[in-house]
Amino acid sequence: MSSLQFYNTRTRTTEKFIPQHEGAVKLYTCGPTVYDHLTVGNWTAYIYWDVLVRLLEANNYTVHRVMNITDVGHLVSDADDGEDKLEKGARREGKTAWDVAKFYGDDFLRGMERLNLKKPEYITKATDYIPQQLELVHTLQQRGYTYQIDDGIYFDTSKFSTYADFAHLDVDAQKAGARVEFNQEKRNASDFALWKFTPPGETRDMEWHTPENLLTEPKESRKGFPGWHLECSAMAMDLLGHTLDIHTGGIDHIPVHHTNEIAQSEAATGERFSNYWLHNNHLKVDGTKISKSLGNGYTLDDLEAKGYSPEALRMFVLQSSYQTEGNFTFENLEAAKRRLHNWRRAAVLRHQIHETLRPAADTMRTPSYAAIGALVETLNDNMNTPEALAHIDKVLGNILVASPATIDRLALIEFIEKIDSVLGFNLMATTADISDSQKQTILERRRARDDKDWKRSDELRDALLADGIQVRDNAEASSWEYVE
RNA sequence: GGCGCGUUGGCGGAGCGGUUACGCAGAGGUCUGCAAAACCUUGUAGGCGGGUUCGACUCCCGCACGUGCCUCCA
Repeated sequence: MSSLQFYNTRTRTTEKFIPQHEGAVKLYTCGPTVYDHLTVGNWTAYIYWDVLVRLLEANNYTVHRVMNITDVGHLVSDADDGEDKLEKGARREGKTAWDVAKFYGDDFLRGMERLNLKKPEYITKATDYIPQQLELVHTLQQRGYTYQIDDGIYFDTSKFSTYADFAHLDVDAQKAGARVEFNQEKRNASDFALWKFTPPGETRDMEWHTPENLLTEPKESRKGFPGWHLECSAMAMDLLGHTLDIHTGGIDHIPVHHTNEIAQSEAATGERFSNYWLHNNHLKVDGTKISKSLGNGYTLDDLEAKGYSPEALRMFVLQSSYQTEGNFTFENLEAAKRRLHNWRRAAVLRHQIHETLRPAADTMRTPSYAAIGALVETLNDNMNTPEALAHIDKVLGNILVASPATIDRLALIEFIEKIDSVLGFNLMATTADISDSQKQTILERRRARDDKDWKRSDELRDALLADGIQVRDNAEASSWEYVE
């Protein structure tokens, strides 16, 4: 089997994948901030990383995966200014931040199930890891990377000499061209908050006691909350150790969030935070970016209301590479839906061809062992899902036009199961066999046709159609498929 | 201003220095009691200008345009 390789953002090259420990992978995926419904843009990322997990498992790795749920501390600005998204969402809905986090967190988990996303070994909430985050701040303080100013405890990026390397940042030039004024108390524009203090006179829904040993000027005891970047490092290292094999996330996080994760993690441990970094590109909608203000952030419910299943969205997403900037339109989603329908037409043939003994020679099998194996081979090249889909099109296309006698039913099932396990399309479950009585109806209709009783034949066809089953005829036989 | 990405046929979207990507849509045809579907055939794409090469969509340089992040957002 050809070996697995990925484009690694850290080295900006495509590299053979070698985990630290043979047979196991430590994987961290940046999860959502749960202050609103997720959009197709968010889901796109999780669909790709779901295929990544499936691909690793197909290569016989055990995947130890952490995905966080950000339920505190993500401010509306990456510059550590502005409101906490959760608190803002709470005000919008007249609830507490805790209620908002619970509601949209649960909504996210339901969405994962709808999309058939494999559940990570650990799904962690930032608010459950406050002690670990404070401990990390303490370690960084001990090592001399922190300083305290009026509104919080900050990481001094000038103390971390390789800060700019990951994103190829030009820190000085950024400072000169910054469009937004930064907190003048900060020592460097790129410094970021590890722990923010609740503003004087305010009470947040989510706030914690700041340990006295973290305060350099211990006056009154202060409440506070973690900076957004801190949680990922704290949870990843707490559950998976100092060094991850793979860290995934959106391309937008390279310059700030991931750069800061690396800085605070490596400053604390002196070890590399992650060997491989994989980044998904963003999805555009109708050629422009997704933004709440444009109202083009479609949710799963929006798609279902228009008749598009989660599997159709998955097909749409996987039609382009995870590194490609995709363009979501309903026209394209419709194309994906039809492609999926063709696969399902092939999948239901397994119920309609006769059991045959599996031939001994590979050349007699349709699909062949080689065709089944090629699926994972294709994906192993930097998770090339478009190529994998093209391969499936060819194999299933041949099945659709093959004479039933030449199809190896067990091989077909094996192929469909392989598609399901690696790409998560749920083909087996969505193309279950029809009932005995429905089969009986098809036989009756066949007899009516042989008698040229067209009226009876059409009645039975309509009856089947009412069950969502479309029959079609040729000279010798009738076959069925599901109506989409 | 900084960092980054892209420009492929109607739409989406890959690989590849010389051979059909693939899907959807379109056109023509076959089959058919009807309907639907299916099946067959079909399109000869690669921003512009240079360069390297026997040969470039595929490598290099320049230009144009578009676009993303640095503010919501994966």
